[in-house]
Amino acid sequence: MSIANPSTSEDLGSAAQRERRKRILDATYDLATSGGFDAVQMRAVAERADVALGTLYRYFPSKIHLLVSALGRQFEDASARLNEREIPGDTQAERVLYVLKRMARGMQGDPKLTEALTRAFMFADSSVSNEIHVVGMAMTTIVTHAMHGGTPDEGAITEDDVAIARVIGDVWLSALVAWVTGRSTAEETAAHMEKAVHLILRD
Amino acid sequence: MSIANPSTSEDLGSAAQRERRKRILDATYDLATSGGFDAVQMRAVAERADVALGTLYRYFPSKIHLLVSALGRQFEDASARLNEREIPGDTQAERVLYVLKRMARGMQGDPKLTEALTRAFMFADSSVSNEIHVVGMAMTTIVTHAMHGGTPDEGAITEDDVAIARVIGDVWLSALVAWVTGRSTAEETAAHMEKAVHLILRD
DNA sequence: GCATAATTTGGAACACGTTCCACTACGTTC
DNA sequence: GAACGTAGTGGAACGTGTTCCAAATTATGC
Repeated sequence: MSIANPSTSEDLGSAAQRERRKRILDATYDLATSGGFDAVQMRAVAERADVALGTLYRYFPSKIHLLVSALGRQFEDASARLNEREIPGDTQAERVLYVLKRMARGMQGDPKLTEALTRAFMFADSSVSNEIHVVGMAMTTIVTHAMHGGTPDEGAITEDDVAIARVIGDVWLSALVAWVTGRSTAEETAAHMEKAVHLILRD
Repeated sequence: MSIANPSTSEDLGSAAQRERRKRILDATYDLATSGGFDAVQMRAVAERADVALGTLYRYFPSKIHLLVSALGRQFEDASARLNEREIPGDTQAERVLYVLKRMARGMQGDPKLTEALTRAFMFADSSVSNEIHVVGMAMTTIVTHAMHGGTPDEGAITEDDVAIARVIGDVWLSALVAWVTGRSTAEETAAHMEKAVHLILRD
């Protein structure tokens, strides 16, 4: 068995396997974008990725793993894009809100996709902890990076910074869930985040 | 149709109906307590509550509604119990942490039950918003009550108080999800909450 | 190139949430 | 107490996540 757990392993296997994995994630993405969580049906993903159902399950042991992996890829992309530039804003709160709003805008542009990924994230159990960890790290990195102004070495990141970033991440996640599940509007979510960030980061 | 939506309506119908509803929620409770989310199977709930499957669905239109209703009952009980007494602690942070720890202890004593209810809460969509609202209100009330020291009229509750309580509720929910899904231990959760509350409530 | 192992395939089968339906029991109205 | 409408019953059936398996295909070591 050369690939014990293709979804998280560093060793991504042969080119054909990497290609299959990408096709699967792309299919997941497409289906989630057009129809949300319910539209990501394992048979549909397999068919669109041109892969047998059994193969799909060999690469991703459950629908949740699949979606959380897709979420991880998206977050890592976003994190990479945000972290290579300076963040505008004079205070920590302003900068953090800047990146949060930016991410929110991106997510609101793809509500179905966001719904699918968020649902999966919230439903994941410990068997998905590796994939979850990727998302959590990306989130924390984004926030601490913004706190520090976007310049790579403008002061080391302290434990306190990380704690703060995690709290903000928590609020953000709860707000996201409320929005995704239709319990609050985009405006309410934005206002709530603004309030929370100012509460936590009183520069 | 005398009961349009028995799970949220004020009018709870005849005594027999109230009795059935209680039996269903009790069965849900028992199954969730012993086996968590997965053990709450609609056929099993129906059988244990001595009710036909169709009847179960008439009272609660989905498994999620059922579990969130159960969560609502639990939260309202907890809220009522907490709100009729004074909360010890000299600062807002201390008092809030007191109630949070108290609730955490209760939940950790019934991990499977907590897992089932939290999962359902996180998975609920807008069709469950009534039931969700009950839980959210109870949570906010518990926190604002603690902030104000537990004496009923020791200062009115301001909008700001509610905003703070909601933020704390958000962090608490995220922490709960992380704990429930086995991604963090009870100790980590407690430490994180402590940090967050002190960050938000610097008396 | 062959033998062997690993992977993929196609599809059947199972579990559980949900829907549906024909039938029965109950309670309300006159 | 007869007729009617509402609620409850028992159970079949469907959809989708998941598991399983035998056969076909591909990769690997010699």
